This record gives sequence, structure tokens and C-alpha cells, in this order.
Amino acid sequence: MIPINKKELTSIQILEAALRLFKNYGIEKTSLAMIAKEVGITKPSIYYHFSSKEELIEHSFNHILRNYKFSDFFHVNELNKENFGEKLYQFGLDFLPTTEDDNYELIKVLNEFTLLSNRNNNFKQRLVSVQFEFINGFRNILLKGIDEGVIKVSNVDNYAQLLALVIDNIARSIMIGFNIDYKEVWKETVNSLLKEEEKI
Amino acid sequence: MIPINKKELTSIQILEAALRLFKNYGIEKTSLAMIAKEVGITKPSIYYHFSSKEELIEHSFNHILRNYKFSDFFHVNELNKENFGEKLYQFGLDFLPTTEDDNYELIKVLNEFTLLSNRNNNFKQRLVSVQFEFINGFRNILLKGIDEGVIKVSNVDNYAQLLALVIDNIARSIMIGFNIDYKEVWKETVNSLLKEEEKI
Amino acid sequence: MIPINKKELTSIQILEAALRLFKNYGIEKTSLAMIAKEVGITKPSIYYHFSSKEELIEHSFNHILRNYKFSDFFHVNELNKENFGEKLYQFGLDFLPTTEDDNYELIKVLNEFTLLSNRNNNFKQRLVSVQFEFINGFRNILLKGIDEGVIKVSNVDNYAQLLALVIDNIARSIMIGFNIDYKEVWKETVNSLLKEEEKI
Amino acid sequence: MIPINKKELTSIQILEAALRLFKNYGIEKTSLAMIAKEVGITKPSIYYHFSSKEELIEHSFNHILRNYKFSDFFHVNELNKENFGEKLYQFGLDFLPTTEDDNYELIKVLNEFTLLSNRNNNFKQRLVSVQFEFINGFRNILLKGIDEGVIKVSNVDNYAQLLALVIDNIARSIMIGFNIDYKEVWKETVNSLLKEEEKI
DNA sequence: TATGAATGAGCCTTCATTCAT
DNA sequence: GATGAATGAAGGCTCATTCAT
Repeated sequence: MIPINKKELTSIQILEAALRLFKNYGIEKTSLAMIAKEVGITKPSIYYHFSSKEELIEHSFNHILRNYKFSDFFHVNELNKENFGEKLYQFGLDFLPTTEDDNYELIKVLNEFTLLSNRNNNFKQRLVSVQFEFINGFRNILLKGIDEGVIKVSNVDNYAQLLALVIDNIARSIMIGFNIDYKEVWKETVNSLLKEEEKI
Repeated sequence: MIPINKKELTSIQILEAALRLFKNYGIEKTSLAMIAKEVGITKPSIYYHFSSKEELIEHSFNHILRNYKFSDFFHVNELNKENFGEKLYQFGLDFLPTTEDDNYELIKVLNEFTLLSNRNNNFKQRLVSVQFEFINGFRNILLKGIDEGVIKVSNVDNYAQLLALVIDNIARSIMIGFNIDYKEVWKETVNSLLKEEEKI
Repeated sequence: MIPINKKELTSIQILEAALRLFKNYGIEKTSLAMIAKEVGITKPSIYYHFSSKEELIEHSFNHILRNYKFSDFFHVNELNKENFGEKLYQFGLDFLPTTEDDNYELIKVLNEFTLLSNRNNNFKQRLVSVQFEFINGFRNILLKGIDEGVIKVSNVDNYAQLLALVIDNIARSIMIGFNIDYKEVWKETVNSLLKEEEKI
Repeated sequence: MIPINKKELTSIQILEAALRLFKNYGIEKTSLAMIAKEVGITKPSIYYHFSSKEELIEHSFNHILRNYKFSDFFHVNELNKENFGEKLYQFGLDFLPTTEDDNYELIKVLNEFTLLSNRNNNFKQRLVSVQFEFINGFRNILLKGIDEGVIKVSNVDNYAQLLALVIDNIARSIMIGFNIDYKEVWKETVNSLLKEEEKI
């Protein structure tokens, strides 16, 4: 257990209250007053922990990115010749958010930050690097699949990008409420790179 | 030429100023004062044309949706056995925004509305129906491809959704600045549904 | 029948719409926009008839004062030795507003003007002269009563003032919703000036 | 001495500035900007003390009602057989406002609230209960007078209402500037309930 | 470590009013 | 006789931020 002092504790409470509110009301519509109330402290107290709203937003952003790692969902080393399609499909389902789970909350607030990134290069770069991590992760998975001889993709890079795009956009679509049969779409996507006899 | 009176003219100027500012600063951060200044009128004048900021936002939304039709980009009836893959690929490229073109502006502001839709069911429904229009459009294209015997998809519905997702997310990725080789990704996607001998 | 032209007609419509709204929303909270809407014309049209909101208020005030005459309710010449107490009592009841009658509307809006008169000497003077008309009216009634030998007041002036006060305040109390038994109070007041054997 | 902290101090300053302005300009025409200027603070500071203009108005109302108690002016227990008429007359004079005294200010602003009560049931009820307190107070005074055998009223309840009406309306008339000889009217009223030999 | 008290800038909105047509 | 289009001034209110304590 990492020992934690009072200051750090309050900081984290502020961060998490902020994220909770960002998710529900949007970042711009969440005021420091709302955050303070949620935590149970006063507005100026926030300034003891974060020098401005902007800094708080940035820390919140870091806070969630820490819990948004490709390798937490897609475990390359668990894949093998026998389970490749099945497992990849399953990893995707685990990643895709359900209305109640934590990942749902996480992606919902990530969505808010994505918008903000339009006007903030700092955020944009961080999101780009997350995206790169996903593309790279899928690239490794594809290479494994090729090694195992179960997939048939012509261009690994393009396919890695395609997978990243699809999984990301399915998540977004669920978020926004598009009523697509996302499990089937993901299965179709996985299948599209498997050899005929490996399809799931 | 459609004759247009002064009120309509100013209304459109307001609408377009609003959209320009929404695109650059976000909807919530764009104030009526900014819009008024951009048009060159005073703040209360806006109220002569729109009864509230909310109504103005809604009209802006309608204004852009009018120019965001699947059939403006993807012309099913131009497709045939000979050009199917090539044309579909080309339609996609035309749809995908380039930093300078009008479609870029349009998608960028549409992105702002997407965020807003998280907290506004009216907008959400409209965006869902746009999404549905795209899925349905791709469905018709796929059926044509099947008719012509050039594609090999197992499940038309899933593939239509997949295409809609991919094209939408490529657009978004360009917007956000993800540095992917989107032409190649789109080509890969189109190819993934063509029969071997038809690939482009 | 007095012939009336279109301008006068609209003027009166504006006046009456204004009074209706003043009664319900108060003078200050009634805007020209509301009045225009009530009449079915546009806001600037009001300026064709009245040079400012203030002038409109003033005309409205005159308009109601024209219908608020002591002699319309208290008919001195109908009083005689036999019916004096009874009739005076009855006149009061006729004057006192009931929730549904026209007098109620009239007094309610008069109430609004009374407040305004705190800050407008023009109005104040007019209300004072109405009050004087009432006091003077009651004075004449009392003199008649003395002539007929049915009342016993020591000082006519004081009693006239007292009657004016009581009848005015009963009206106000009804307006405001004070739950007093106003008929009995008025009867008591009338009785207090009658000789013992004349009491009603 | 009651110790008072800074918040309470400013709150009271705001309250009293508000009442001063309400009295002179009316409640609706008094803006928060005016109040802030009068106190010497900024507009948003008011919101630290009162959550809205409405709440400020309500607190102002409570503030004045606290100083408007029947028993502060009419001391029943000081009345006895010998001084009854004289004292009751005197209490009334003390209650009736003179242009310069505090009671004048108080009743003037109370008048503004009366108007507001037309459209606010909360205020209406409070004013009604004040009125009831006065009627009840006079009732007790009358009962005392009967006990002492100095008055001759037939119906105590009606007379109590009459007294409340008269004293209230004299106050209002002074306020509005009606030029009546209010001392005489009040004396007449008091006399009208005394037995012949007790008259003042 | 946090709060009490306050502030400047800015928000959306409403108002009475104007004036060319 | 009335309207269309616009405006300056002002309304109540919220915001991120400050700073002495």
C-alpha cells in the first residue's frame, strides 16, 4: 500500500468528483462550485490543490488516461493458433462499454476530452499517442496472427489502423446511442482478417 | 435566383457566423456577443431573428444537416460491374475531408454538435437518423454490388454498418489530427468486401 | 352613438389591453410587447397612439378614473328619512367589489396605480382628488341625514372622512384577500352614526 | 452587545440598503446594481449573502415584519378604567407615522410589499397574519374595556375589525399624502366606542 | 490546509425606443 | 396607420479567481 497524505487524498477526491461531473454535464458546463460541492469542500480550496481550472482539467485527463491502456484489455500473449479469432473477438467485447460498467464511464468522459482537444494541442497530442498505442497494439496482435498462420491480411499497418478505427468508433457509437448491432460488427471485422477455415 | 428579404438575409448571416464560431471555439464557449460582433450587428438584434440561444443552435444544426446527405457523396446509380470498387473508393475519398475544403468545415462543426447531443435528446435523435441514412445508403450500395456479382459479403447489414463506422471514424480521425494513412485504410476496407479478382 | 374612427378604436383597444395586463401582472411588469401581443398589433404601433409607455400609463389611469365616480354608487337623492340607514348600507354593498364583478377589476387595477402614485406626483394629486370627492360625497350624505334627523354625529367632517376611510379600506382588504366579514363591518359603521332607534 | 461577524454585518447592510431603495423606487424598480452601489460593494457580492433577488426581497420583508408588532404600540396591560379612552387614543397616535419617524419609513416600504403580495401568495399570507394579529390585539383591548365597563360595543369582533381597518387606512392615507385630519378621525373612532360619560 | 468574503468579466435576456418604409 | 429591423441600456445571474486569515 502506498501511504497517502491528506493533501493527496483531497486532490484525488477533487479529481474524481470532477470526472464524474464532466461525464454528466460536460467539461465546460461543470463549474468549480459544482466540483467543490460534490467533494464537500469550498471553492477556493480547490486552488490549494490545482492552480486553475485548466490545470484541474489536465490532471483529470491524465488521471483517466492512466486507466486506459490497450494492454489492459487486449492481452497479446494469451493468443495462440487455437484461440486466436475467438479470443480477439472476446477482448473486443470486454473493451466495448456496457451501460453499467466502469469502462463506460471512462469512455464517456474521454469523449468530452476529445472535443476539448479540438482547441488544445496538448490534449490532441496525448490522444494521438493513445491512438498510436492502440494501432501499435493491434499491429502486434496481427503479427502474432501471421506468425501463427491464422490470418491473411495483405498490409499489416493498414489493418492495424482499421481495427483501431473500428473498435474506437463502435465504442463511440454505443456512447452516443447509435443502435447498431456492435457485437456482430466486431465479429465481422475480426472474421474479415481470418482465413476462411478459422472464421468464428 | 431565389429572392430573399432582409430578415432572411440577416438570419442566414447570423447562422453562418454562429457555425463559423462554433467550429473554432465550441458551441458553449461561443457567446451571442461574439456572434453579433462577427455579423456586425448588436446582441439584441439576434433576438429579432431567433428567440433564444438554444433556438439559434438548433437552427444552425438544421442548417448544416441540410448539406450533409449521403446521396450527395455516394451516387449509387453511377456504380456498375466495371467500376464498382474504383468508384466506391473514389466516393469515399470525395467524402473524406481535406483541411481546406467545405466538407472539412462541415464535419468539424458537426463534431461539436455530437458532443452536445450527449445532453440533448433532440440532437441525439437527429444524429442517429443521419447515421441511419448512411447505413442504409451503404446497404443499397452493397445490394447493388451483390446484384452485379462483384462483392462477397456474408451479411449485408453488418457490412453496411461497418462501412458507415469506418468512413465516419476516418472523418473524425482526420478532424482530430490522427495521422493515419486514411486513403489506404479506406482502400483496404473497400477491398475487404470485393471478390479477389475485383480488388483495386 | 359617437362615431369613432379607426385610430381612436385602436387607441381604446390598447388602453383596455393595458389595463387588463396591469391588473394581472402589475404596471411595471407589463411590457409594451405584452400589450401589443394582447391587442394583436406590433410593438412600434403603440407609439403611433401614445408617445411613450408613461403616456400610455397616464391615459390608462384617466380611462379608469372616468368610471370611478362616487355618485355612480352613492345616490344621495334617493335617501330619505325612512330608508336612510338601509339605503346607505346597500349603496356600500353595491360599491364593495365581488370577485366576479366589474368593480373588482376596476379597484384591482386602481390599486396598482396607488402604488405608482408614491413616486408620481401627478398620479398622487389625482388620487387625492378622488378621495376628496368621496369624502365630500359622504359629507353631503351626512348632511342629508342630519336634515332628516336620523343621525347623531358630532362632527360631520370627521365622520365623512371616517366613512371614506372605512369603505376604501374594506375594498382594499377584499382585494388583498383579508378574510374579514366586511358586510358586518360596514353595517356596524353605518349603525355607529345612526340614532339608537334608527339602527338597522 | 450581540457580537456580529462580518457576513452578518454585510447582510444587514444589504438588507437595509434594499429597504431604503424599495421605499423610494419600489421593489421592482430597485436593481441589484443599485443596492450594491448603495452598500458600496459589487453586484455579485450580494449573491454571497442572498441566493437571488427574490430571496433578498423575502429577507427584507421578514426584516421589517420583525419590527411591526401590535404589542409594540398598543400595550393592553397599561389600560385601566381611568385612562382607557385617553391611552387608546395615545397608542394610536404613537402608531400613526409622522413624516420623519421610523414608523413612517416602515409603513412606506410595507406598502410596497402589499402591492407585491397581489402576485405572491407567500407574502399575502404573511400580511394576512399581521392583519389578524392587529384584529386580535384590538379584540383583547375591547374585552378589557368591557371588563372595566367603559365601552359599549355590541359586537366585539366587528369592532375589532373596524379599529384595525381604520388605523391601517389612516396610516396608508398619511403615506399616500391624503390630507385628512387623521388625529380627529382616530379620536372620533375611539369615542364612537366609549360610553357617553367616558368620551375624550 | 482550507475558508470567508469579495470581485471583474461576462453570460443570456428583456426593455422601451427609433426610424425608414 | 402600422410594421420591419434594429439598438442602447440595463436586468438578474454565474464564473473563475483572489487574498487575508
